[in-house]
Parts: sequence; C-alpha cells; structure tokens
Amino acid sequence: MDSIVSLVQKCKKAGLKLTPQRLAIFKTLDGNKTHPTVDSIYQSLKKDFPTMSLTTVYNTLETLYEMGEIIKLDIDPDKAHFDPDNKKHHHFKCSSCGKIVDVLINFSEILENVELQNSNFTITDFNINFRGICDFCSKKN
Amino acid sequence: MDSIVSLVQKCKKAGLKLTPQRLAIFKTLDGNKTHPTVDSIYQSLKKDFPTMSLTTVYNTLETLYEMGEIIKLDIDPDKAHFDPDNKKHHHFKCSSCGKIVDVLINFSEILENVELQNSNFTITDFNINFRGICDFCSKKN
DNA sequence: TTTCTAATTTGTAATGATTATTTTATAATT
DNA sequence: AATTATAAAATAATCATTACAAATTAGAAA
Repeated sequence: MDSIVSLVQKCKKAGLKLTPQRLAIFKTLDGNKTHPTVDSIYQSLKKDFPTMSLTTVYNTLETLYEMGEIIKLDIDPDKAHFDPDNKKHHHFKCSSCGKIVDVLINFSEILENVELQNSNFTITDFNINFRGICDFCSKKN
Repeated sequence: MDSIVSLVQKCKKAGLKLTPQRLAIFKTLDGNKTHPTVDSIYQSLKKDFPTMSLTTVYNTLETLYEMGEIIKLDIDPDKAHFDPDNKKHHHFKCSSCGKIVDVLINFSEILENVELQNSNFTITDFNINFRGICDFCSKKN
C-alpha cells in the first residue's frame, strides 16, 4: 500500500471521498504486518469509531484491493486476510497458532519454469503458501 | 488417493464402514482431475443416489482428507476444491473461467531455500497457486 | 441367518463470512 | 449555504460449512 499521503492523492484523483472511516482504516493498515481480517480491523476501530460498520470495512478493503493497494490472502480458507504490503512476497501459516507471517524470499524464477512447460497459459501471478510450526509454538513443546 | 481396492482395505483396517454412498464418492474421486467441490460431487451423485445427503459428502471428504488420501485446495476462496491426486503438485486457476488445472512441475528446491533463511520455523508443506488466463479463454478473445 | 451395536446417513438447524439493499448522512464542489 | 454524488450504516439475504439429533445400516458375533 502507498503511504497515506499518496493514497489520499490517488483517492482524490479517483473521485473517492476521504471520510474519517476510510482514513482510519488506511491508518490501521499502514505498515500493518499482522495480516488483519475484516473483523479484526473492525474490532480495533470500534473503540474510536463507535458507529463504524462492518460493511464499511468490507467496502473499503474491497476498494483498496481493486485499486491494487492491498493483497487478499488465500492461505486461510476460513476468512480473508489482507496485506498492505503489495510487493511480491509469500506467506507462512502456523498450523498450531494460526499466525501468518511473511516469507520475503524472491521466487521469480518459478514463473519462467512454468511458462516453459505451459506455453499456452498466460500466468499473471502466483503465490506460495507455506505451512508448519512457528518458532514460538516450537519452543512451547 | 489410493486405488479403490487399497482404499477399501484401509477403511476396513480403520474400522470404517463401506457404505454405498462412500463407495460412490470414492468412485467419483478416482482419477478425477476436475478438482471437484462438495457440491459438484453431491450434484453428480444425486441422480444415482436420490437419498444422498450433502452432509455425507462433507463427512466423507473430510474423512478422506484426514486420512491423507485427498488434498484440500486453497486456491478458490469461495469454496473448497478437492484433489484425489495427493502426489506433490500445484495449481493454476483461470481468472476468466475459473477452471483449475494441475501444475505438475517439481519445486522441492524451494523448501531448502526457505529453511535456510528461517531456521527457527519448521515447514511441513507448501503449495503454489498460479493465476492467469487458460488456453481456452485465450483463444476466445 | 438373525441379532446387536457402533458407525453412518440423513434432514434440519445453526453458524459465520460475505454480499446485497435501502435509507440516512456527509464530503466535496458550486 | 445549497447541491449532489458518494459513502456509511443498519439490516436482510446468501452461501458454504458445521453441529446436532433421529433413523438407518454395515459388519461382527451369536
């Protein structure tokens, strides 16, 4: 996701209104490495915005997603997690505690490999989901 | 997934009953490369088993999944797709028609790469989800 | 073959995430 | 300040999945 200031610019250009709710969601996402869900964002904002609606969080995240500002993760089949870091990277989900963490290694060579063998498919994107046990859960046992 | 005959052996050993419904689901999965969902299996079996229940399909697939006989895909956030091919491989989903196809290339070297940089995480598994446009949809335009 | 029992099937209800809809409110512009 | 298009909020609807309870049945044992 862009910095708040450039995001504000983009919104103005796109004719999107800068409501307090949107700005609050932007700020919650900014630099957020917890891979939040709609509900976790909603819960964290309810305190300061008692009137905040779940729908607003859904809508704003969907808008940001369509703008390409945030990533929607598929690593958790139960609910969507979002990532304001839209630079190419991958994810690891701990099978024990459910925590999702970034895997920042670059695997771009994968694409060439696949394109080679499937020349009739146009691959626009890929992501790798890792599963296992995180350091914290390992230490617990 | 094992062949039907070895699967039947496994079930007997595990004390699982071989009901007509289960056998029908086994047969539907056997060699199935369409990455079926619970509902698609249910729909295809309703004709021959008018009494078949969606719950039974859910239960049987869950059982097979827990036995490690089938894979549960996370490439479609809307619903679970299953794959009776439990040999390590990956998937491609066409953004246009939604079709899911196998990517059979071996990427095991990825693991070593990650283990190296995250020595405190134990990675048990990973899968790659590719997205793009399939050959059929490419030709259409 | 018949009986017995634990496992399974089935139908239905509950849950939880997401989407749709409608009314009210408001940001941004004139 | 008035206008208007956009957004927020509240609520209802939808859809996949899970939970549950009652009826059925596969398979073992008599």
